[in-house]
Amino acid sequence: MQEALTIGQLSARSGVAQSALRYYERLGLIRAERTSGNQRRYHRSELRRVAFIRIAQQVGISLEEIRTALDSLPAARTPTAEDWAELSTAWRARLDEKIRLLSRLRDDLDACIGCGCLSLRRCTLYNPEDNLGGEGPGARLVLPG
Amino acid sequence: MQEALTIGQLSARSGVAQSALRYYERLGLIRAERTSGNQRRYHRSELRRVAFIRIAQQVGISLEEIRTALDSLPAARTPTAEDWAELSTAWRARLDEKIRLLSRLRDDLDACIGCGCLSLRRCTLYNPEDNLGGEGPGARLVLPG
DNA sequence: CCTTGATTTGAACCTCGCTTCAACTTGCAG
DNA sequence: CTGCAAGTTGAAGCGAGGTTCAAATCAAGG
Repeated sequence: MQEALTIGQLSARSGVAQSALRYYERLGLIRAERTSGNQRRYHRSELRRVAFIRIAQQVGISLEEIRTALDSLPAARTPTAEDWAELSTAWRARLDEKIRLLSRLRDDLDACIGCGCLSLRRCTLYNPEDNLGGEGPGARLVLPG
Repeated sequence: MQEALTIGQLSARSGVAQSALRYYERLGLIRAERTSGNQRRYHRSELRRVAFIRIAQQVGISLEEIRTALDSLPAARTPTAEDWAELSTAWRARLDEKIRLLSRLRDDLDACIGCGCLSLRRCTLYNPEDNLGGEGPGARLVLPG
């Protein structure tokens, strides 16, 4: 079993187009060695990075945010334990929030079976019956940063 | 309490730019009445739609998919109970899948505290140690459609 | 009526996340 | 060594999801 993957192999295994892999490299999301003839050779661990990228993307996280996270993870120089904890904690909060949003969306949709519309009293997606709207500029939808 | 909202009011309350609201209307995601002078007037229920749109967007669902869902929900003509069930069930599966992906991402990140990188044996984001790669074109990352 | 702020339109422009293309080079099998 | 698939680059193009702009009209208070 050879150590390094060509771009074609990485593409085949990850299901990500070669053009996308080159794009990720330009953005600093993945890395590659070069052969004497300037062709890319990927370490197998890049497979994991690519999988991570795609999964994060699927749930609405931008490449820039993903890059920031990946930058910190397999650091060039040994990071402190606090570094890890800090990064992971930050992401954890964001992921928890997204999970919460998704669950709410799912449950509200479920509640709508049998009622038929989003304006049902039970539907709590926003501000049911707009009853916070009585004063000032009105109730606001506050989505997490 | 007045019945209809101007675009400025809907924007202020939803936190969504007026230009985005007009864009959503062009895509058929929300609807507005018009005054005699051609200005938009929104029913309060549109607040709920906008909130739904933003939440769904946050978790990586495209406007086209959201439109499809919203199209079916508050239908012009009374939909059957089976219609609702079908739609909600379809979304439920997709939402469940996204929740699963997010949880995996979160848990894998958590596991990496104390280890420090994505190539740890414990990290199961993709195909640990690439041990499915021995035959044929190799293991593939299969993300849900 | 006048003024001022809110709203209207279409067209142009923007960022993100890629794909496509052209022209050229590498790597490997025979 | 030949031949051909696979890989290289930069530049251009594309679709999604909007924003910005200009020039005009509308709505509401004084």
